[in-house]
Formats: sequence, C-alpha cells, structure tokens
Amino acid sequence: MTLTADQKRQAAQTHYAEGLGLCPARQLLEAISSKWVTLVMLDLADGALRHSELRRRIPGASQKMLTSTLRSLERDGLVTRLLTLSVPVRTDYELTPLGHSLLGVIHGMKEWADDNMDQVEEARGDYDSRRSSAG
Amino acid sequence: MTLTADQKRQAAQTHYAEGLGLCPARQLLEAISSKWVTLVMLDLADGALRHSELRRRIPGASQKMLTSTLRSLERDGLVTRLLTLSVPVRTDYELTPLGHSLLGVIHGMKEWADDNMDQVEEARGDYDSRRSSAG
DNA sequence: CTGTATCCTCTAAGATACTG
DNA sequence: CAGTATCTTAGAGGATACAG
Repeated sequence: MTLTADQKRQAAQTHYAEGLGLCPARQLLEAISSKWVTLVMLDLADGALRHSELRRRIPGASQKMLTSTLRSLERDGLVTRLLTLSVPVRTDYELTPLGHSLLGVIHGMKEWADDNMDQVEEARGDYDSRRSSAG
Repeated sequence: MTLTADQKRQAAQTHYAEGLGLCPARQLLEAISSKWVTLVMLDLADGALRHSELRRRIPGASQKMLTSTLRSLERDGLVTRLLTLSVPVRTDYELTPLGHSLLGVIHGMKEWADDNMDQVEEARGDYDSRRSSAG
C-alpha cells in the first residue's frame, strides 16, 4: 500500500517523538518537573527525614502524591528508603550522592528563577495587555 | 459552622498549593517542562530561524504545538517574533537576552543529564527487577 | 505511622481541517 | 508560509476509604 503525504509525515513525527523520549535531558526534565519532586529534594537536602516529617513540611501534597513522589525518586536512585519495623512503622528517606548532585542543578534553576521570573511576569503582563486592548 | 479535621487539612493543602503556583522556581519549571520548549530554544541558540526552518529541525512537533510553544515563549519574553508581510508571509523567531540567559540553565540540566542519566537508568532497572522477582 | 486501591477531574498534547 | 479552530485522548494529580 502507498502512504499519503500526511501519513508519511505523521509516521516521521511519531518516530522522532519516540526518540525524543529516550533523550537524557528530556527524561531528566520529566523526572523533576513532576509537581512535588523538587520540594521533597530540597527538604531532604539537610539530611534524612521521616515520611510524617515530610508531610508536615509539604502540607500541599496529599499522602498519595507524597508516597508516589518518593517511590519514583527511590526508583531513580535519587533517594534511599529505610524501613524500620517497629510499632508503629517508621520510614526514613535520604538523598543518595546522585540525588545530592542533582540538587546542584535544581539550585541553579531556583537561582535563575529568583533573579529573572519577575521579568517574565512583566513580559506576560505586557503581552496580555497588548492582546486585550487595541493590540 | 465547624469544620471536620479532614476539611481543615484539605483547606490548608489548597492554600499551600495556590501559594506554590506563585513560586518563581515552580513557574520556571512549568514553563520549560512543556514538551517542545527546550528543543526550540536550543535550535534558536545560534541565531534567528523561520517558522518553517524550526519545523524542519523539529519534525516531531506538530504545527499546532510548534506555534503554541513559540507563542508562550514570546509571551514570556524569551523569544521575539518578527513578521514580514510579503507573499508568502515570513516570520522569524529569535531569542531575547533573557532567553539567552535561560539557555545557561538549560545547558546545565543537559550536562547533568548526559553525565548521570545512565546511572538513573541503571537504578530503574535494578528497582524494577527487584520488584518483579523474589523482591 | 505508612502505604495501597479506587474513582474522578482537568488539561497538555495530538489529529484534522480550514483561512489569509 | 504561517496560523487558527475544533475534537479527542492519555495521564497527572487529587479525594476518599481502607489495611498492615
């Protein structure tokens, strides 16, 4: 069978997008852009914390989201999980060396944001007002 | 009226999450984690490009996504759009100084990813095999 | 205390078709 | 060539209830 131009283009797009998913930088971006990842890592920067302590520090995260965030961090080798089988149970989370090194990148982003996001805000305001008025 | 403990907790979570949305670092993360943003910015690093040229370089992005990515970059003051009313029309996109400075952060992420994502990959493999086997 | 299972909502991303 | 409008879908995030 022959493909139409549209079908060929779409196949090329799909192929490219699949390759993109394997790109290291893309994977990193997807890992750290999930909503609570950076907050958890920043809280763990100074040492291990219990699950309940993390909940206290990040009240916006539901229990489910906190657990799933920690699971993916553990899976990625960025955080270790230490389970103590007492009554009641106790779990401690701690950054791995790899996690600590990633913290450097996160701080870089945070710094740029603190220095420049007000400019971005301003640009957004300008753009939006140009849109709504006589444009 | 009185609130249950659950209702109070949830109100606190909502309030916290709203504040989080205003955090500069969070906003930055949301801006650059959208799928095509970094690719577009990297392609514009060496100079202005036309819309059609960007499409050629990033075949995975549909026309709609490329346009909407460029719009949000323009709105954020990271990219300028120059429209030339010839026949056919021509538009050129170029990084602003602010956009160039953000490129530094992006390169930092890319570098960390190139250096360390193989370790992450390995950790994922280990974690998954531990899950599937005797655990 | 910590973690799982279920159900629900909202939106980013994509497919498609059309206009100046 | 560049852009817009509409429809659909997959998945992240959240609410709730339950379990070891």
